[in-house]
Amino acid sequence: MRKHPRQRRSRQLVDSLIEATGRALVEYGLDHTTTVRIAEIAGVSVGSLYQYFEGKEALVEALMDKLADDIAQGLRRLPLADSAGLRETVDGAIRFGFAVLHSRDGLYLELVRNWHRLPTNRVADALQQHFMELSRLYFIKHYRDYPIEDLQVRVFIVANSVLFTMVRHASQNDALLREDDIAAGLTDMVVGYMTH
Amino acid sequence: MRKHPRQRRSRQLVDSLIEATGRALVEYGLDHTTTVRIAEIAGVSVGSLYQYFEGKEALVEALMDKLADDIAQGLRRLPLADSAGLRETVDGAIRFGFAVLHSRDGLYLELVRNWHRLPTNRVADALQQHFMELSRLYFIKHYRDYPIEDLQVRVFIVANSVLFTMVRHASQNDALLREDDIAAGLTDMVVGYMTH
DNA sequence: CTCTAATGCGAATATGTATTCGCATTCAAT
DNA sequence: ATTGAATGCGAATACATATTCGCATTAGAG
Repeated sequence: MRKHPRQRRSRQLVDSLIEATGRALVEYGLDHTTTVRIAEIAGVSVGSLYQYFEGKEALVEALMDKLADDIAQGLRRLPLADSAGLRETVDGAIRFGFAVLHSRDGLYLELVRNWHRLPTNRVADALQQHFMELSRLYFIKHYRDYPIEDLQVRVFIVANSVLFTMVRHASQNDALLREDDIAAGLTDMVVGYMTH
Repeated sequence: MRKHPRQRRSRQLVDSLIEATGRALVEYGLDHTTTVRIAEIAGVSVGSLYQYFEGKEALVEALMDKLADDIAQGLRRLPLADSAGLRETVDGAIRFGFAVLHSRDGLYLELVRNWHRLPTNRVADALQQHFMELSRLYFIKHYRDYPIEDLQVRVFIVANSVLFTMVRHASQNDALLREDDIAAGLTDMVVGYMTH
């Protein structure tokens, strides 16, 4: 951030800009989201925007930092692998994933679609780590000496498979394939792969 | 296409523009690929470019049509599910997939990354259909009355899981996870899911 | 209340990209 | 060889977006 907001009004302004960034992304898509539009939506002058942010990229980064917290919080509320069975855990995680993708008017959808040109590493690593830890605990409890290096590969495959299959499905309007069926299929696939 | 090339030189020009589009995508990425740059790379004036193409989008579409043919041809050469076992077939397809993603200096990688703002439907449908037909034949041969609606869900899940896991892996430089391991893991996951 | 640093503003400017158009050149039919 | 259509050119123009800067306003410390 270029300059730190000191007074209350400027902190409010910074918040409203980040909020507006999310709305712009939903309304115009990443490509047609501009600093001017963000400022407009926030009801703020562009000049003020540049007082606190380098540009669009910085705003999106700030937004993603906030969202990362939301996600982390949501993850912590999911059923753990030892309280429920593995299948219930996976099922819960996938339903949570779909819910997130549909929340915020598709904001998350737009962000994941554009993952490769956004600072997604922090979020992706956090997710990866969360599921890694989850799996590690589960397998230590159930199989004692599960090969750990292999687990990294499995978590990578599962996380990306689930996430992008969900995004692809949520991105196409035609409802030939029902979301519930996709969710169930993904659960089957993941549970099968993680236990055999 | 705005106008059809009639003489030999103009057909050559159109080809070189499409060729140049691929090179621009590799060198600059979709975002920084411009009509002017494409013309430059092709060694052609921008004016000539606009004689035959509406703009960048049309060029990319023309490029993808060409590539779709290449892919289709490659797919036909893959081992079929009845000549080899299912595992060999899947393994072959995944290796083919990785090979494609690494070919052409990463052109395909860039295209898949930007799937959501490119005319990918035609290609995606073709792929989907190919694997659908492949699976259908396989299961009719082996299980006679396999539920067909369910198969659509499975093919959708498998195709997207494999493709995007490959792309994600190929997109990150750090070689913590080896490609062979990813390929093997994907094969395990897919074979398990398709047969249970 | 006073005063200064902080904040807010938005027209003006800079930059990058798309797209056109009048003129020059080349092709190929006759 | 002649000629009209096709092709090729790229400076000029239009447009979208980023970014700045001098001036006006306000917060809040004293």
